[in-house]
Amino acid sequence: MDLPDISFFEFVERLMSDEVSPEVIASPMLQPQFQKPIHPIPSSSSSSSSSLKCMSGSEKVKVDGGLRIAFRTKSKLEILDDGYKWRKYGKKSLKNNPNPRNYYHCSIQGCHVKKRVERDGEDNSYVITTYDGVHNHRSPGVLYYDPINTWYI
DNA sequence: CGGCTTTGACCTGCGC
DNA sequence: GCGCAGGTCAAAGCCG
Repeated sequence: MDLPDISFFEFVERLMSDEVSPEVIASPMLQPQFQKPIHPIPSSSSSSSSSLKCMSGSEKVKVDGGLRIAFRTKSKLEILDDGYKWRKYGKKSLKNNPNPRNYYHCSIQGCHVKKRVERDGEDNSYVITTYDGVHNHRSPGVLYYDPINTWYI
């Protein structure tokens, strides 16, 4: 899988496509240049929060028959535009993160993909994006993602 | 006027 | 059973 110079939405679409298994997505083999230290899960939270578990590199991201993809991007912008149209439906402060988490779902009729966006509580320069589900339509967007500062979590 | 964001309330799952 | 934390709903208001 070649990475550089693809748009952000293409990056997301590839991750969600059937040609890439959840195990591959979770594996650092996918993109050797992303083998930086994976951001550690705060051990204090120890817990059991399923959302944290699913973000760990060792966790498979296939959930409930759907696909969950999480990655971390260095960005000053809260919203990483992936070309899809999202409608915000909630905002929540989390226990282990001073920054709120925002909830979106795809605003295309009949598409029930959800997305969560939050700033990394331990390093505010990063944004954690989690997609739940697979779009049943194409994205019209053409935007860029930064292969240097994005990696899987 | 329609679609979106905001916001507090409500719901639910889980651990104790 | 209770309380907490995370997830969702829906009413109100904003904006193009």
